[in-house]
Amino acid sequence: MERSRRSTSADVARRAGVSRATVSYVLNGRADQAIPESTRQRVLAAARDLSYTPNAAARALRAGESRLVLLVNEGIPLGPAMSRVVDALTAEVARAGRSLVLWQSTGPGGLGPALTHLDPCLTITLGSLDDAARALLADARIPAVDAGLGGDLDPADGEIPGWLQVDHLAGRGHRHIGVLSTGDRVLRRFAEPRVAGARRAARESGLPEPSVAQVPTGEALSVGAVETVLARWRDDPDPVTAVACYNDYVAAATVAAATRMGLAVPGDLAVVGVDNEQFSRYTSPPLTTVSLDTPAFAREVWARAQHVLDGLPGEHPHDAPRFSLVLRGSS
Amino acid sequence: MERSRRSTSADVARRAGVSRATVSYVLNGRADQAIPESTRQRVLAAARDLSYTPNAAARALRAGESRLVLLVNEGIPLGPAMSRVVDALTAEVARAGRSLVLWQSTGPGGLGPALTHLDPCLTITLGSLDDAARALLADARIPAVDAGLGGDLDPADGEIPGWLQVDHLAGRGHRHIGVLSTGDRVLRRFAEPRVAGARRAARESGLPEPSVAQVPTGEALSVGAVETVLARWRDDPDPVTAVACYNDYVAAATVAAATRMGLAVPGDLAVVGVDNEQFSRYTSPPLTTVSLDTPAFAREVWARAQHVLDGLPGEHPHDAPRFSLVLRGSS
DNA sequence: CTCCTCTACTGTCACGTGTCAGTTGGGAGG
DNA sequence: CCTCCCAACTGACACGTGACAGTAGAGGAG
Repeated sequence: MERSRRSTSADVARRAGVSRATVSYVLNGRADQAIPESTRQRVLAAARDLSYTPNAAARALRAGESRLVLLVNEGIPLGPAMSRVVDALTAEVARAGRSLVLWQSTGPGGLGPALTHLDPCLTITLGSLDDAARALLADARIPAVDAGLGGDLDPADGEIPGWLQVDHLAGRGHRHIGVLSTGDRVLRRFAEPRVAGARRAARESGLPEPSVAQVPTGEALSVGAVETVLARWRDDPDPVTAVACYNDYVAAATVAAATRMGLAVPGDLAVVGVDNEQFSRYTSPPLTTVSLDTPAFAREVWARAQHVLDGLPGEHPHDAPRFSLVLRGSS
Repeated sequence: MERSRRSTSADVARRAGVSRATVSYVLNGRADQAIPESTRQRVLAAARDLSYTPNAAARALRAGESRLVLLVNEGIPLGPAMSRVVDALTAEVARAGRSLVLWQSTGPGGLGPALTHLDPCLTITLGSLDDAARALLADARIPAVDAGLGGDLDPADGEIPGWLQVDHLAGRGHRHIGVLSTGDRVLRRFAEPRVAGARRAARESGLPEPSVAQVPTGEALSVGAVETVLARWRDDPDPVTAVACYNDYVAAATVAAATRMGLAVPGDLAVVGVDNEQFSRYTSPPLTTVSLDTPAFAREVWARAQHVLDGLPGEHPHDAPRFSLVLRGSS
């Protein structure tokens, strides 16, 4: 007794006593076909009885393209903050009658193999793709839309978090600001614009040039590494009194380092992060941070994506991602 | 000038001056077919020139099943810890010549629509599926493999983290232990076994029954909520001196609450988390936590999955997930 | 010359779907 | 009674692939 075969529209047709075409018309609700209610019900009942599910591959083949959107994340560790973006995008794409799935990989064996098992009608990239992956998508005629957080669309976008951090710190009276960026190769496209934004804010507020240092990110980030930088900044003739950090992880490590060094936060050293991660409310003091309006961001990305899917010419008008400062105890 | 069509194996055949069958044999490297080297090279060159990519949908249709594995995550917020599991599984699945993609959703509009756009040969579930989703997969004849962290395979698995936490605290001389669990509906399947594990460890160490309390998780978790519980436990005639927390987020909030109440950690109150999240090294003091051996876990899950894919009878021998205690400053 | 074998291919089918162009049967109008 | 029309359906094709069965032609043995 072998496991029963999955039922097809032919099975449904046979059971309802109609042709396969009629089944297709009923199940796809085609308004231009005259189907009497009695037949309609018979087909629907048959489909229900056999628990018919259309075959996605056959559908995609027939239609010439799938209704699948692939979110590609190469190398960016997916924290809760990014996870919120994924959730929001999933909802947005579902509303459009398509489905979003995420492919992510930190290791080798990139996008290529995945694309032989999957043909999305569109890809959305969180970070940017390397040239090999980009060529792959071009060959397969799959359009790629960049989420644009790195400022690939408008360089000004990427500067916003850094600008907000320093503008806020300047408003609090800080003069010499330290920027704790990351040396990570993959994250550079996010990190560099933020530093530029911080510099611009300092300039605009009439502050001296901020001091910039790099620490590792991800698992490699250690409190000790931050401590070394803070010690250097403290011993400066004009000591740093406030730090704008690359993200909340770096900010948390900075608070920990300051605490270990006997520096009070925010009294001796103010700290600002980016991402509004959940844990940022549980540090002591809780972190002031820069938060992305996730639903609005997802809507914006999807609007651009649909523009591409609909084959419309030109670029979709691009709204800058909306960031805001979340004021907590660390500044 | 319309955008050129994606090339098919027929295009390659035409360009190489052979039949489509020959192209298929060459590109799939079939050893049982005699193809002279000259022809082989001609076909490969043609494929390269046209940057041919096989159509995944057609392949899946012809093969009767895709080579796509769907990781389903309904409701569990995906932190860096889980993200590591995803990465490890992606690598494992890729090694087997298949591809893993993640579908996740917190909102409504469940798995159903996604399955009409996608037909995986297998699904792996992180949490468990609700009955509706389970029925959906059964109808579509898609096998589902549970990752098993919730103890769906062996109830003992789910108890391990709780057991490790309390066993460790007992070894440090703590007698009255508090268990800070979660009231979240979706997480119950993880939370309850952990509490059971904690109880068992207390029993085995000759400790009195632990005190158990629930706090919200996710965005709803606040330091204040934890503070309320800690105050109650402190005022107990036999005060709680150590807390086993549901995860590192709860543990971080507990450290923050204790700090706000003037309790020294670990002097007045020891705290242990679960998950070894990255931020756990940046709290003050850094968190003692329970860590999962992610690569081993991914290998185990994939071994069970392959057992199912190969259609082998019975159950794959199941290894318990390997957890270990990471000793830091909070206990 | 015939028969057989072996290499190097090719023609054709099937997978499950959506859709177009037909085709049937019955009723209304002349 | 014949014609026309329309509602209600059906037959057949195409999508791109993998694989089976089949075949043309060359070459060797008898």
